Amino acid sequence: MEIRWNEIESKWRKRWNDSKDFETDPSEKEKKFITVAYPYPNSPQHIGHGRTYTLADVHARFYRMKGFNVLFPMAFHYTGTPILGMAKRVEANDKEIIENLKNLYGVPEESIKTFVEPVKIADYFHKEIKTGMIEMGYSIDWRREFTTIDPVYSKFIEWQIKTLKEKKLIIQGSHPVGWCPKDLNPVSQHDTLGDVEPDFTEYILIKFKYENYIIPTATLRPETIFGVVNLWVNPEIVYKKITVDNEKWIVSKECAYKLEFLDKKITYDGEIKGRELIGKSVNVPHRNESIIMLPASFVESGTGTGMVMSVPAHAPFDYQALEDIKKSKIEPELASKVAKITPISIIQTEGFGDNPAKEAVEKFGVVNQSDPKLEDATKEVYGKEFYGGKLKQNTEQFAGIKVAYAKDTIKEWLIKNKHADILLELTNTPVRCRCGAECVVKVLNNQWFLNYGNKDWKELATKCFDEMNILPQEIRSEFNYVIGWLRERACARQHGLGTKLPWDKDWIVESLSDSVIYMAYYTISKFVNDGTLKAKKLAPEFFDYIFLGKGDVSNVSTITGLTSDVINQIKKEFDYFYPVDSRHSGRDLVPNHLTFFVLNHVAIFPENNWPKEIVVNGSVLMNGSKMSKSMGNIIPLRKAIQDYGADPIRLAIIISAELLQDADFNMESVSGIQNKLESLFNECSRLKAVKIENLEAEDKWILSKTQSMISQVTISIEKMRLREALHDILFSFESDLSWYIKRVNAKNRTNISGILHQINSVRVAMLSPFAPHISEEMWEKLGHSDLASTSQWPEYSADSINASAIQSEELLKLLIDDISNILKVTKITPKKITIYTADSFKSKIYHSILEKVTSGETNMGIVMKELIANPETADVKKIPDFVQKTIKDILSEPTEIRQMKLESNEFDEKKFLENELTDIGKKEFGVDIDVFSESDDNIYDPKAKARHARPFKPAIFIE
RNA sequence: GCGGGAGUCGCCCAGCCUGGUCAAAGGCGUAGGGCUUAGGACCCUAUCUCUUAGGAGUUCGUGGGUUCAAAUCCCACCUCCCGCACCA
Repeated sequence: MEIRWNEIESKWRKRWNDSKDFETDPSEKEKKFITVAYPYPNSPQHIGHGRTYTLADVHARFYRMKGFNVLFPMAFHYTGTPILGMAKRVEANDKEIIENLKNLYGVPEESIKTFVEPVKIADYFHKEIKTGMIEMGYSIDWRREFTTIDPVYSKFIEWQIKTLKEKKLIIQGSHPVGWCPKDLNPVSQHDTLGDVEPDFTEYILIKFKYENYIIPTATLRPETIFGVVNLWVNPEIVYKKITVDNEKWIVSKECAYKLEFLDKKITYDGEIKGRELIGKSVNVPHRNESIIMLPASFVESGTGTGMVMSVPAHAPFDYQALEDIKKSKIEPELASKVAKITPISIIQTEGFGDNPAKEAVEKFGVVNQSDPKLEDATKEVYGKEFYGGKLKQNTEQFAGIKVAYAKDTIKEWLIKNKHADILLELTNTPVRCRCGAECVVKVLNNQWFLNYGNKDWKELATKCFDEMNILPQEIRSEFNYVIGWLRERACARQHGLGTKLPWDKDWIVESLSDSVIYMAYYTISKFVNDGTLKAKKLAPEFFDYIFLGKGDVSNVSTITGLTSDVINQIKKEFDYFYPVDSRHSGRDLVPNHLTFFVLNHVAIFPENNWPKEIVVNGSVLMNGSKMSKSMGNIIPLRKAIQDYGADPIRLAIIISAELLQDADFNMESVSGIQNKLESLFNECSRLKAVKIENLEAEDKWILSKTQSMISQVTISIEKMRLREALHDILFSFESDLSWYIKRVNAKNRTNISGILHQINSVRVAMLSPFAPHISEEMWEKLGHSDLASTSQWPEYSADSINASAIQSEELLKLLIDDISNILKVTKITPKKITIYTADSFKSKIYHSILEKVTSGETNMGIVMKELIANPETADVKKIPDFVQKTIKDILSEPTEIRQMKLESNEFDEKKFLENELTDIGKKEFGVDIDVFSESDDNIYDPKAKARHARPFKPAIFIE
């Protein structure tokens, strides 16, 4: 029967909704508080977003069935800048974004018109995403939903940020950002044309003295100051004379402009032509030597200061320019000065001689200073010298230091001695703001930071991480690493939606800082949504009392106008649900959100309310490649649900990869899942809860196998190894089941409906967290009157494992395999098959060997000696071959089976095979099978095969 | 550079944590068969090499090591992927 996924899904969603199954309030039961990072609503959800939420939902549903009172809430993160950029683009009638909204996201035209207002974008996608989550069957308590611009939430954030400030964890300082000089705003990727992230580097400005001016040159290699032999000036450039914080500088026009944004006072005093500087001398800082300024065409006014210091021994550009000038026609006086210039080698690098620049220029076959190959030559020299070079004797106190290490030391030293300054510059120019203006680097000197560099704070966070469960384990070291390098982080910005800093209303709390302890807010949002809590009178004292137990009710009651009862009810809600038992998120949030989540918790909350667990998952690929707008391979989640059904999508996402791996999603796997579910569904429709009586061997076996499955699946889910769990339920178990059916069919049994009903009830119950809708439908077909999602998780009972049933069934399977094997190799068509089981003496020895092997003794010689030493088994010396093979047999079995055999009593192979082999043997091979023990008197053994019999490995004779 | 992850039988991908069930699951592909008017879908069988008795040989990036035993543990190396911030 074809399944109508959407119909079934809405049927059960309505049922869950009507019975308010997922609305969770404090109760007597033990709680689990499971949360996922809330979405930023600037686009519809796609399959990729679905992964994290689906994993968390399975987690929540599993614990609900395990008997916990599970709270699984959701909210929407409106705070942030991307929607601002979008609104701007919509307002500017940007064709690209409007096309995308219309075609890719399916937003109706009327809605797009409203998108000039950022909140409208968030509102629209909020609704869209929420609907998708409902359609996916997520078991969310929607009564607690909120957005991060709700007034009460703002009060909450104000309290959070104020609390952090009081603990002196928020500091003020300066910080460089990408900046639009027209909008007077910081710019990030979302604010630029072409979505480029402004990328900048820090140049060191070396200050050369020229008369009463300073000529700064920009370099990334301050150590080369010891190797400077001249300066390069472009004769075509007209330079600016400017005053920079009371010093007189000569720099290019572009450089002067950049300096204006770098927290310096600039005034313009005049101009000077590059040409006029040629041949003049400057003084090298610290070295106090006089060097000459020479013309070079490779010097650009837009890079650095428009002046370059020349280190011809280590910089291919400088070396080549010097060669060029030697060949060109210049005044004789200048030429004689040029002739005297010799490169100064200051770095020793393995593989290079005294002039690495020269070597590289020659190696790459550079023609002149405008040759693009110079870039490659430079890269090679810089790379090798930086990581492999050491400073030579002529670098004074820095001699012997590795370049990579010396760089920062020398920079500090130069700046300290006022020989140098800093220039920040964009590296991926031009970066244009969406308003069209070209962006610059600006140093903000009144920026607010969360001081994540604070040692005590890091220590607390480390403690929390150490005590916390992190799934999967592999990711733990990454957290430790992040904690290690974390420094101050800007926690406020000047535009976007969000909460204003309570003490500095120019700033808005940055979106990665207002989303770190909001899980606590879920415990009070219920009271906001039912009208109990209003923003107006909510003071920090209220939050102090609810979250930290500080102050007293009557005082809070006076301040807020709420009754003590209400306040205490809210407090009870928080005390019951906190701490967070599990926090789910994608791995991209490890170096930021998840780490901040822990840092902020340990800063604000007492240890008993620190989070207990973090679960991290990888991303989703589409047919092996990254999902991206340009590839056109983004599948909107809601569309996928419509086309394939929520459950197949959920399963396809989960089955495609283990937690941390990237999940490769493809439509073939979805239809594979659909087929699988369909056949399981059809099977469930046929089965009735018939009374089970007189268990036969295979019944005991399959019921035991079912128990093992329960145990394995439960353990897997507890470790969030959902792929494994699902695979066990859906696929691995299938091979057991098909063996069972084979056995049953061979016997022509018709009385197994009850057993299959029992087994499939277990399977469906365990499937229910993964595929909640179709499981309910199957559950109903199986005749259960309750809901699968609120039923009890199947309980593993060791008692129901029948060890001898497992052993004997294994024996039977192996025997059938062996017979097939022989038939395959010999290509005989069998007329008669005879089986010989081992006699009791061999069983006794088998057991002794089993004991020895289990206790770790696998050496044939020693085992043999011990056996001979025991009079009961001394006769073994007649069949040494048997011992050898038995050890091998045992070693080729799983340890559980060995254990099982060791613990169980001997079982009568002959009797079992006589009963069970005949039917299946006849069915498989079409002939009768006789069974003897090798010690039987009336044995039929024309080819003397019987003596090869071993326990669990009967001898076979085929004619 | 720093940090993390990966390399498995034509392809994708499990197994590795906890060594022996491993010539190694599953899917795709391929070959044969069934079903069908045919195609598709579906089902069965085979798919490292050799083998006329249930066996043997060579495999899990490369090279070493530990062990009775290594895809699995340890060391070194090679290759590939990801993150490195004020952005959600």
